[in-house]
Amino acid sequence: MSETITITLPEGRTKVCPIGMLASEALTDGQTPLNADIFAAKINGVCMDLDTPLSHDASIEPVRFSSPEGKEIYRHSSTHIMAQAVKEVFPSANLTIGPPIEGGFYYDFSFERPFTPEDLERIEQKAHEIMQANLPITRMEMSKADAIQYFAQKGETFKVEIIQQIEDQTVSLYQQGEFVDLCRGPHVGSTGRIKALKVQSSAGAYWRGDERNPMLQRIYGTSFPTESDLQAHLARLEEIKRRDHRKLGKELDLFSIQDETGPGLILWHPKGSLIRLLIENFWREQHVQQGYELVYSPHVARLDLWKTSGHVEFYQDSMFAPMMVESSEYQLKPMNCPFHIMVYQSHLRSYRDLPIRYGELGTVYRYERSGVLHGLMRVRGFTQDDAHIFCRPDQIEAEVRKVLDFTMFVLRRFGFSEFEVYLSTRPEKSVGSLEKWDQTTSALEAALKNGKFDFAIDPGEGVFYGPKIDIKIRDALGRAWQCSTVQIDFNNPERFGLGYTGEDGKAHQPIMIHRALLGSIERFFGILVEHYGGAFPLWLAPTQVKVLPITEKHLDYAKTVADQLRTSGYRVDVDTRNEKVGLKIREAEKAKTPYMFVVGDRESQNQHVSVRKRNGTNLGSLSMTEVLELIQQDLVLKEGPSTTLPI
RNA sequence: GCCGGCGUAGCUCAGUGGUAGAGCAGCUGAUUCGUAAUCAGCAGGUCGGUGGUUCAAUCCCACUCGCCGGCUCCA
Repeated sequence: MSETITITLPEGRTKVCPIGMLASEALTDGQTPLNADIFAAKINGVCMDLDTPLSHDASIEPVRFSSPEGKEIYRHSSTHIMAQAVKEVFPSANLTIGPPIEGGFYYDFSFERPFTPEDLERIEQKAHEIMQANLPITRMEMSKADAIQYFAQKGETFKVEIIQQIEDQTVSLYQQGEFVDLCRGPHVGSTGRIKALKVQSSAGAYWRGDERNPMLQRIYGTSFPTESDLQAHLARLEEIKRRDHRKLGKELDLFSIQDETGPGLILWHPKGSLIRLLIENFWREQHVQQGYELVYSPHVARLDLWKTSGHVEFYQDSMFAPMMVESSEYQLKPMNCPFHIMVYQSHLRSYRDLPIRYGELGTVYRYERSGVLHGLMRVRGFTQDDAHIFCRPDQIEAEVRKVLDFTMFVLRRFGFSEFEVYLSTRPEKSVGSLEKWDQTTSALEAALKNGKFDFAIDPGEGVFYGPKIDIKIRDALGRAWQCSTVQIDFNNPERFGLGYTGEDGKAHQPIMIHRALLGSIERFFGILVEHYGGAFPLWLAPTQVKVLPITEKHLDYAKTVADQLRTSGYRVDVDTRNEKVGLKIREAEKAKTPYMFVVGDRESQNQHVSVRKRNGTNLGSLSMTEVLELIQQDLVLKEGPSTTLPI
């Protein structure tokens, strides 16, 4: 073995180093200090500590905060600092696990009582002291047996349990000051490398997420390389709070959920209903154009229907209890699919009829445990923008492709432009032959590839009855929401004995594709409210224009203006109150009305309106012709590349 | 469902073991006004519900309903 090794750096540069050189040294030219933004080294593709000695030829690249791995390492070290702080402030707290998560980290402790806000302040202060002390963070390895003994003697029983489940015979520990934690690593070099850390909140959480296990006390926190990054992050959290659809729903009078009605059940107020109507009209119109046939189905049906579909067997926990009607049992519907299947079955079908696409805005009811309900996002009664496509196996790819293009078109119309696409493959528990799984999964994959979709594979995340494609959208605040789903189902056609007559005159079984574009109308509406912060685009705004007369003597002219706008198809209100225009503007702004037309002496004389937009810009005085053209242009939606779809 | 927090006027929120206040909204009147709040007056509440402790409960206790933050699950 030679005394030197060859290190390959990111740009393909190589350098010859002595054996044992540290990763951090290899990443610098040996003189300038290591870049402050580098927190670990990726050696042959694996993230390692910066003080890892290099013993073989290797490729090496720096890991920065800007990368997902960098954030994970940075936050993982942060959570260790927080854990150390907790142990110093509350020595009787026991360690369990503390991973980085999106946007921060948490650490779960076993402790005799919940942490109070005052506790969290003390913990944060202690964490800051630990950061300032800049303690070196060092890695050591121990045999499993030694590690078990070590943590057992410290009374850290949860750590012992974790170690016992590790398969390797050696485990790694990380130490900073007096604090030692079991950890795979890697970590930043010292506690001082964490510059800005905030302890955010605490909540109960079960050991290993199982409610039969003891309740632990979880503390959430976050950290950033600079104080200003942290402040920006906290400002974003404030913005998320400001845009909360529950808050805006109340302020803008869109919907309510009332005690008397029942939790998880939505009352749509007139303004929210109008927006919903506009969404649904658009949806129906587009579906008809895309070759869907729209159907309606009842809200209850014989329980037997759901025995056939398998819902009683697999889904009962999420269903409302059945009710007895004239000595037979009926069930409030948790899904629309059996109904669409019954429509399919109402005739004999030929291969020539396929594909058949049934769409429905079908309201379903599901029992959700009280603790999980959340505004419009998680409710007990919601409307799926559901459709079921019955097709021949050879039509799957084309149908799925059509659905994907359609989905993109619809989501873009609602102002979303960033998407993440996932293909989920066969889970462990599944029905149907491997052949069917392979065939349909590759059809989905082909549809994605031919459509030039960037996608990731989620292995084993498919539904038990078939593979699926999920699409997540990113909203204006960068949050990902899963709305759209396309699922292949060969189970229900089997259960219901669906068939069609093939070219060969023989009976064949169709494949079903379940698909939803928006998911749930309620949830999608909630996402839209937050995405737009309540400031809906012109085509969705409940009131598009508010005409604001300056005094009562301009009322007649204001009404003439409003009539002209209404004739052109706009939703207009006149603020007829005897109030100052400043007040009227303020309230129209708060209601997030897209356009305010101020009319006074000057406007009524020359048949103009003075145009103000809700963002505060004043477009000055315009004639009615000019203003109608202006808002007409605003109605033409900002869309992505595909504005029209082939039918 | 579980852990923690919360529930006072339509809304946002003060407050106390001796049955309650503010601002906004509402109503009435005055003001006739030029791009984010004109002024004055009036009215408004079995303090989430039930039970208990107490001479006395909105306040303390128990139960219950709901909401919020999590856990879990999902659209």
